[in-house]
Order: sequence, then C-alpha cells, then structure tokens
Amino acid sequence: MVVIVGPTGIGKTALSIHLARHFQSPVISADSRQIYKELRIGTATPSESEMEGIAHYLIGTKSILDYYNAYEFEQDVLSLTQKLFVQHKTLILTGGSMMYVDAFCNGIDLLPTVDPKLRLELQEQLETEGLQSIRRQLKLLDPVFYEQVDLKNPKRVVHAVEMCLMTGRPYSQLRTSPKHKRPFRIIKIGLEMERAALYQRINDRVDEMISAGLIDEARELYPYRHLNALNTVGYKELFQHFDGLISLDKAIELIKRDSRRYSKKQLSWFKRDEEIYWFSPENTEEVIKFVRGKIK
RNA sequence: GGUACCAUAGCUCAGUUGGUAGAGCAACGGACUGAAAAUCCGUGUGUCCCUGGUUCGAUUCCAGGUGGUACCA
Repeated sequence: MVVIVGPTGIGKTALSIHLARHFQSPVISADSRQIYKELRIGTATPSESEMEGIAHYLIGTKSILDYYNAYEFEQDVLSLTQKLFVQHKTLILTGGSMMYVDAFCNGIDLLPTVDPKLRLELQEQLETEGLQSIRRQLKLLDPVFYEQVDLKNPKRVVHAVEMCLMTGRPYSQLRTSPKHKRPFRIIKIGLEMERAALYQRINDRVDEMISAGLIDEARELYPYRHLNALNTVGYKELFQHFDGLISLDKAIELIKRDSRRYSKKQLSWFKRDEEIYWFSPENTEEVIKFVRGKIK
C-alpha cells in the first residue's frame, strides 16, 4: 500500500493518479470531506476527467446526513484492501485527513459508537453548566485520564465522559493504542514544498473554487449548515457571509486563511511520523523509482 | 515652490514626562485514538525612516535630509 500524504493543495491527487497509472492500481481516498457526495467543489474532489479512468474509492460514497468516523474509515479501507489486493499487487491510498490515515495505518481502539442522545445531553450540560461540570464528572469516572487529557479542550473531555458512560469503564482502560498488524506492507510518501509556494497554490485554488461555483454549492447546503460534515473550510466561511455577518470578499479571504492554517496543522501532524519519506510534488519520476525500489 | 501634519512589528495603530517598546489582525510553533478540513494550547517576530546635534544615555528633544498626506500658490 502506497500511502500519499501532505498538506492540502500540494498536489496529492495529481501524484496519486500518476502512480496509479504506473502501477496499474486503483486509488483509495483518505479524505474526511471528499467522502461526502454533496461536497465537491469546496473539497477539490477530483473530476471524472482528472481521474483519467482510474478507479477511485471512498469519494462521494457518503451523504452529509450520514454519521461517519475514523473507525468506520479504517473498516471500509480494510475491507476494500481484501477485495482489491486479489487483483492488484499495489494499491494507493491518498489524502490529508491525518486521523483517518493514522486509523488505517496503525489501527484504532475498539470503542462503542456514542449514543446520539447521550451526546446531546452532554452537549446541553456543557452549554448550561460549563466545561467545569464535565471535568468534575470525568475526574470521578476516570481519574487516570483526567490527569492526561487537555482539560481546556471540550471535545476531548466530553468524549472521555461519553466513553465512560457508554461502557461503564474508565476510558483510560479502553485506550490500548495497539499497532495493528496489516497483511501488507505500507510505504508512506509525504509531499512538501516551500511554504510561500504552497500558500500561493492554496490561495489560487480557492479562487478557482469560487469560479467553479463554490458559492452556489454552499448556498444549496446552507440549510444543512449545522451538520458536522459542513463544519468544513470553504463552507463555514460562506455561511457567515450568507448570514450577513461578513462580506463575500472577507469570506473568501477567510477560506484562504483557514486553508493555510489547515495545511500547517497537517504538516505538524505528518512531520512527527518518522516512517514518511518526503518528496517534492514535481518529482513524480523520483517517487516512482523510490516505490519500485521498495517493492522489489 | 510654501505651510501644516505624519513616518514604530507583515498590516492598522498605541506608547515611551529621555533609560532601546505593545495591542488587534496576520504570521509562527505544538497537541491530537469514533465530530479530525473538527477541537485545543503556546509564541512578539522590531536599525522605533536616514544623518548629525544636545545628553551619561535619543525611538522620544533640536536641526537637516528623504518619503507620504492635506491645504495654499
């Protein structure tokens, strides 16, 4: 499995299609937003012509109304690999969703799916009684995790409480962080380029999205704005504009800024992974040579 | 050409009764186990326009220069 990672807008799609042609391999997307069929322009989902007839998986296979998460992604990719490795020696997984890539490469602990009712209750508690009250609850339920968790991060604290209440056990006992063995080899390729050049690409790509009709796409999705799938760069900023809070120009500027910030977060995550071999996105031939060398 | 005002961080600006400076935004760094394009934490990055003068000491006061803005010719 050739895993291609890197910041948004750097050219993962183009490289993956090159590799796919060379290795006669299908492409699996590791993108937590391109998986939604309603989000196309704002997520830079590759078009039919861009895909050049190469089979792509996990793009547009879910609806924004569906619940989806990193565990389901891991399961989806694993069952895909079982099918696809029968006919292909090499597969390509490409995408910038850090946690999805991690869930696939290393596995993720088996945890229950949170009951939506419980999530809602805790959300209400958070809003009415504040983070402090959820923290107190966590301290009682799981003093070990209470010491480890980022107590200022509501999502982390709430989720830990959710897990304790769902299982009746301390969350810290459920977190075993095993490195799951995979019945195939994983080769990780990272793409990087000079910061200024990357930001230029990101800014230009946002302008292209606007020309391609992102505003109309966002307007159609506006009624669904409170869904998690729409808490997404490119949409949430336009929703603010539709609400009359900011001008269109300001919204576009914010989309660019938030995309840049996202790319920085991705780099911060991926740079920590010592298994990644880094390349410049123009060096397609070099990557192919490198992968061939690894496969032999 | 004359007069007035301005010149401080990437940007918009505070400020220092003379002891080399701080806000917002931008930027930068980091964390991350079923919401992850989410969520959270941390950091001031500076020839205070230039050259002289006064002073123990000038970004601050004075003179000249340069650039900008406004008004008058």
